[in-house]
Amino acid sequence: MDKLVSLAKRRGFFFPSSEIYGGIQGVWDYGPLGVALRNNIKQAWWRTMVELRDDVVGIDAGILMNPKVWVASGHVQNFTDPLVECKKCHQRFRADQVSGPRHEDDGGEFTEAQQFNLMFKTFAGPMESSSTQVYLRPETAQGIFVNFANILNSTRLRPPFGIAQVGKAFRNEITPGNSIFRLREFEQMELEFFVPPAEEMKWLEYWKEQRFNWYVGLGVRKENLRLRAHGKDELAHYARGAFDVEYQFPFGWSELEGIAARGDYDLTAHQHASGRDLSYFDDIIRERYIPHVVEPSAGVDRTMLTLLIDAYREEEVRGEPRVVLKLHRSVAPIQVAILPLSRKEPLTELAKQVEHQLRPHFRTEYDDTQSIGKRYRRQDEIGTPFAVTIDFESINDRAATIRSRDEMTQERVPVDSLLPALRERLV
RNA sequence: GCGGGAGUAGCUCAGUUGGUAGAGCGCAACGUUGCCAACGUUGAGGUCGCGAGUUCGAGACUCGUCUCCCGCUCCA
Repeated sequence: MDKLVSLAKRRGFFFPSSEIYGGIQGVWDYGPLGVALRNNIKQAWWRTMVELRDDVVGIDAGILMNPKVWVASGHVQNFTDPLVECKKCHQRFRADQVSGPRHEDDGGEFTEAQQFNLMFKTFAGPMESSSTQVYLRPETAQGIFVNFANILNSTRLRPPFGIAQVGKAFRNEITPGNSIFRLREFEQMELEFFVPPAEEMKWLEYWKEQRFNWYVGLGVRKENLRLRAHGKDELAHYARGAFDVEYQFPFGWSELEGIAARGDYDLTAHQHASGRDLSYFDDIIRERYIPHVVEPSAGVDRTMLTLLIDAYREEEVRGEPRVVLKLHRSVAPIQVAILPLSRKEPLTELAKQVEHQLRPHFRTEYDDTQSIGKRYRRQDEIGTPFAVTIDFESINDRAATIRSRDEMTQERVPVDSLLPALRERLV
């Protein structure tokens, strides 16, 4: 983990936020390679969840919402944890889960319960008063629920169908940490899938498999992933079933994504609070119902951390160690590095032509500094799957070498065939 | 928030009983080399996390504070 965080900073994946002022807890800034990786992750998610499906559409709701949303959703009330602390052993407990004022094991006393509200507050408008107070959204899901009727009315979608959203959310976590694992500002990729009540469990099964396989498809090793069913005591009171996709992080198995069957809890709550009818008349079964919801909720930052950790290897090449990120070709920040063997003029000219030719089609980088071996190491370290090397022969035979990070092979390809050859390897 | 550990160059670290900051790697330029972290020369880069205090003098000592890591708790 330390090695990865160090590499992330050294190569520009992520940095502590506002670091020159000492940073701020629970917020990280993403550098050139980091933002590329994140964009690729979000794009991969959007492609799978929205573009390749005819039953899901996307939205992009505001981070600020009418505060009544958070009253109706239960966040104002339930996102507040009354915590007490044992004065003797300094452990913390939820006040509502502790029976008496004494800590059974060591006879210690508890402190007074303190309120921990996990929602960030700010003010909409210049006046700071209770009437102008608003919240930064602690999840993106509510932006979908409050737009349910709008989507129903503006599209021809009918249950089962889904609404997807990618966006920032904010939680005043008690303890952020593990680099970008638990953040106060983070980005979610959420789908709310609305189904007829009788189909809820069927779709829960469907989505948990689909989501697990998504990570496998991004190259995450299967043995480091698992699906864990929530026990009855873990389930939120409205939830009818839930699974976590978990990853084996260096600090233990932890949640990467939650897939929950939320019943009609959210739409019913908003129907009551807003007075708007959020039910749907199903012409096929001739019944009116409030759709039930299955929600796969993933984190961009956690996916990024997972991909980096899972891709990190220390290998040996001809007796020398190399650090290599075996990032999947679809998300690698750089897909093809173009490397002239020398900085001599005829070589660089051809290399620049090649780069110019490839750049519109792939994420490329041109590098002619220092030795070729060092440049291979450099690209290995940031996860670049392919390098195109232009050598002295290239001037005469107009061919270049494609070097593969994973197979450590070199293949001679005519310059004019580089595009289809790389396309074959990258798509 | 509580308990424990830590913070010196971009990274990894050294810095003696308090005496005015160094190394390796990396980065840049030039030369040499030319397929897996080559070599030489030169160079850039440090508010020693921040703020007070003690002292003739603080990177070292004291206090406060911020951030990071581990645990409690929470979750995407």
